[in-house]
Amino acid sequence: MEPVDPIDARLLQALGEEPRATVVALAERLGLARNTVQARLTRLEARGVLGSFDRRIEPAALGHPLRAYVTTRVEQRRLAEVTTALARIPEVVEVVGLAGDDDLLVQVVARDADALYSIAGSLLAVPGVERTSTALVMRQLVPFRLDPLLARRANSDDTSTRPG
Amino acid sequence: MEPVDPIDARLLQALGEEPRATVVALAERLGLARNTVQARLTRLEARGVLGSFDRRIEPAALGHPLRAYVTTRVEQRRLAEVTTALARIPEVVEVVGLAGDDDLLVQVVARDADALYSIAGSLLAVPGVERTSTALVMRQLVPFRLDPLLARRANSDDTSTRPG
DNA sequence: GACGAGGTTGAGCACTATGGTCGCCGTAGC
DNA sequence: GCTACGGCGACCATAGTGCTCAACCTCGTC
Repeated sequence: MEPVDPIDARLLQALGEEPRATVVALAERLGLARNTVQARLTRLEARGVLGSFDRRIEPAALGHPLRAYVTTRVEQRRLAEVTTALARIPEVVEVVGLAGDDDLLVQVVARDADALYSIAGSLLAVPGVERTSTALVMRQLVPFRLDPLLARRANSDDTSTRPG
Repeated sequence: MEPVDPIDARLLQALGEEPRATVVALAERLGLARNTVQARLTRLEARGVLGSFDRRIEPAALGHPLRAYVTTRVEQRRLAEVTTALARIPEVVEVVGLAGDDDLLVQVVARDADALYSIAGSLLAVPGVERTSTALVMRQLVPFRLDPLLARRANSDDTSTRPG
């Protein structure tokens, strides 16, 4: 994916501070023409820079305040099959494939400890899953954020990938 | 956090399908009065149901296509100090405290493998950090999603927490 | 140096949405 | 029976939208 340029970064920063800001408000704030902001927003969406809206929703607000990471080892050749089965479990909110000892990292949410226990059971019951290890999230110490990276990109002078 | 009611869930579902939908469009779609939708949206934001806008931004679009989970063990009594230090590293996008052998799970993003390597070094260099283990995310098999839970809540008949 | 592609700009257009307030009404709880 | 709350529909003035246009400017290419 092509990285965004500094102007887009500033746009995203502004949106971060005021997600419901209107296009004209953003244009004023950034010192750009309304037209430009509108065009750039459209392009950002089209390029897939913005992920699904779901990512902004707090699972706790859906009655699932518990969050856990389940590291999972699977029979390698049944990986696709396992992925499909995991996707069918509503409480599984994300699955990523890892490099290393564990094959999958499964992020799950649950209503309470009891529910979490049975979800962990559901994971183990999936054919192809060999071993799981559940790590409960007790506290979010640094909430998800991208502003430091946004700020860096907004302040870079050119449009190419610069610092580390 | 108080869970949302089925109407709010349907509202969030609709937003998920069309994040930039106007209030009137949402009202039409849900068969509600515009006034109601507006009031509910305001309440949703006020209640903190919606997290930061950053969560929708794809780190790859910021020039950081690599993502890794770093499990970290720290000197327990220096936890706060360590958290602060980690928060100062731009590539650290989230830190959660875990129950179990590992104390922290640190989500980092990086420009390339080289950058990732030096970020891992930065983590280890934080005073109080005893041991780290980096797991590179190779593929997102199930992208983050909440729609199954939203759908369940949207279809439940009452406003209290129901099924598991 | 001329060329075209692509992005930015300001203007203008008809249409629509916004945020605010109002009174009315049904439901749930006391 | 009363109150609190949420939904409703209506109204208003203001503001934003999505769109098109022609005029730039700055690249990189030929």
